[in-house]
Amino acid sequence: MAAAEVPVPSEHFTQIKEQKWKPGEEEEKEEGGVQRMEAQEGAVEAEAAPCQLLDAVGLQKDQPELPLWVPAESDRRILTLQTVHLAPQEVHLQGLGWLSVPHSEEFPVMLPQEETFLPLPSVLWLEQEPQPGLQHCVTISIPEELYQPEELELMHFHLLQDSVPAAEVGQELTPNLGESAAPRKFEDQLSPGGEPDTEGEERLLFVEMTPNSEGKDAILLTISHLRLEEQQDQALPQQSSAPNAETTTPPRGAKGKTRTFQCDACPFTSSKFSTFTRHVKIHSDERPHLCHLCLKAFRTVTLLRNHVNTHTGTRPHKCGDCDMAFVTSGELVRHRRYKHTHEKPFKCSICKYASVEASKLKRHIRSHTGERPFQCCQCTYASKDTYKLKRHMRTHSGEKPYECPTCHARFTQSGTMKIHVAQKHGENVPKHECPHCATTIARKSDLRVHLRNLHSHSPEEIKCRYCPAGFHERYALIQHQRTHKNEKKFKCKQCDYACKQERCLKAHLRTHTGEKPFLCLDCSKHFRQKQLLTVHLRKYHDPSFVPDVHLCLKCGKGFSRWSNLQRHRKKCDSEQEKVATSKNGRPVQTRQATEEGPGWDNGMSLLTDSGLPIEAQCPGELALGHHGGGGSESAAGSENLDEGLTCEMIFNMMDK
DNA sequence: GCCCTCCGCGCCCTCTGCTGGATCTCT
DNA sequence: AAGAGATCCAGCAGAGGGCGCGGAGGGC
Repeated sequence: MAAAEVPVPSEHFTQIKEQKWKPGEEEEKEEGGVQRMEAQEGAVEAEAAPCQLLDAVGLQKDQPELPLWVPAESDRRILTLQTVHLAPQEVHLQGLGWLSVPHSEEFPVMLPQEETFLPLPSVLWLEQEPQPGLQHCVTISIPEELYQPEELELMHFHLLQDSVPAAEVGQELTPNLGESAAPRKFEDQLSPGGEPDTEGEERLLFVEMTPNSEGKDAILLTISHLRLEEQQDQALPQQSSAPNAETTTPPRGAKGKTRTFQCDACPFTSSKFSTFTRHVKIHSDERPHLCHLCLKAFRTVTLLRNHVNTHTGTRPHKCGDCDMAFVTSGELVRHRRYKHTHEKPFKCSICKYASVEASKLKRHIRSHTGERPFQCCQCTYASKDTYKLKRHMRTHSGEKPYECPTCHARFTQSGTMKIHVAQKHGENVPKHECPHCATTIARKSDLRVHLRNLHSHSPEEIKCRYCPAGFHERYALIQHQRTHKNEKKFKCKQCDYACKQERCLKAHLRTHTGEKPFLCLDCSKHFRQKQLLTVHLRKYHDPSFVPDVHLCLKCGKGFSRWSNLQRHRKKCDSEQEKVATSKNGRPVQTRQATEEGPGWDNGMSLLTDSGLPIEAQCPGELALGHHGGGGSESAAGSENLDEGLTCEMIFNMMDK
């Protein structure tokens, strides 16, 4: 970088701004072929008095050795200049204009690294001495990364002075360089003799001086193209010279043509000089209008005013149809489109989508193209817009910014919390009713799952488990299968046994196979059913077990089973209905027999038919009698069951 | 120089829908 | 007790609406 190569002459310079530009950042900073080079602070710190504005900038226009720089199309640059001070005794002035400063330790020169001496326009000397013993000059920092040596050899600046702000075409350019407070401009032709370097085109050099924050004069040099077009009634701006500089020749062939000002940094063109110069500013960092509240700087007063309104809450543009008000009229127009007129000028060419804003259409188009420009740095997820990526990043950070005000549960998304609040803490929570059945489901999305699982049409017929019926909808199948609920739908193929539960059939089938997979480890007795083993363990191997006894209140005889007691009662006292029983030794009222069954207690009432407690019998020889109250299935199954109990009876007992 | 309008970017929000784990119910 | 299925629930992403705000250019 050229500026960095300048041997810092120390105290004689106020400041030379280094270029911030880095090769790796070129593409980032380049927009429309423009490379901005920002001044960097602190290259050389000022020691002298505050820099004065240029009083004159002169340049010898026709030095034969002056190189002519013909920038390529992509070589549009903005150069940053800075006035510097030199003690006059250190420099042998060679008059105004380009000064070929010999490379020495004492003088600032800018040489390419190839050590080839180039008469670079590195220093522009000012004619007047602002202070005795102090000479002003302008250094031009041209980094060699941007300008190849061969290009530099062709460089030629033909500097003119133009102090007329926003000079209109044809206006007399009057030098006025004495004031330092306001920014000043210099318009210059670059081509030697003011001739267009290419047909119908001239290069313009704009130099703008603005006091920077340190009170020093930052000068922005902009090289632009001027395109000449035929126009008869438009006069050319007359070239005027700097106070002490030679007058340049007006561009040949310019007379009678209208000028279209074309920005070299972007495709912008304008026939109006003031518009053009205003445009040129967008390529600079000039922001003279400071917000007094936040010190943010703006290019224009209007922008500043709008900004200040955001501080003060001033919203001058009020909607006539609602209470909304906005800082700018544009916001109001947009608001009205969204809320009132529903005008949507931006229409998707692929679908019927239309939007109020172009950016929304652009975002929408991504849903067609699948473009996902916003890549997560921690996973493969990529988003179509920045907000989704930001929201996605919470899945990595674990952040849950939304808190339920009632139970303080936290959520990653506001919508999730909203549903939570509505359904957990809300009143009259709306339920979603299935249109095909009576089911109501809290969430719509779950209703959709319900519809998909139960009410979607299946192309293949789903067969009933119990009969040949078939259905194309699962819900109909389930409803149908429920009609089989009280049927003994599980039938043994080897006998007449039938039961309601499949597991009962499985247990029953062991009576055919003889399989007894459940072993008592204490007495090595095998059982066909796990439940029977459990009962066995409780009765014979649990010392704390006390069996229930069904007592005949008439004679006091005890029975282990309800059915035996019933049989006994008929014999004992046909007229007496009351039967007492004792549970765990305490006399209790036995349950009344019903049509469905005898009303078993949780524990089995285990007494032998003789009335002896089961403890009196040998384990493994327990002969449980037929239980007559278990329904008709027991009649078929009892003869095959272990110890005479139906498996359903046992399951029921265990379940209790 | 200022106003007006348009534009673009960013941010936040809502609605929507899918997914999978947890829980409940039924068998 | 256990499995299967239904429902509940939170997480997460897609899509789009609405607004804030600064920038840029035309017109006066």
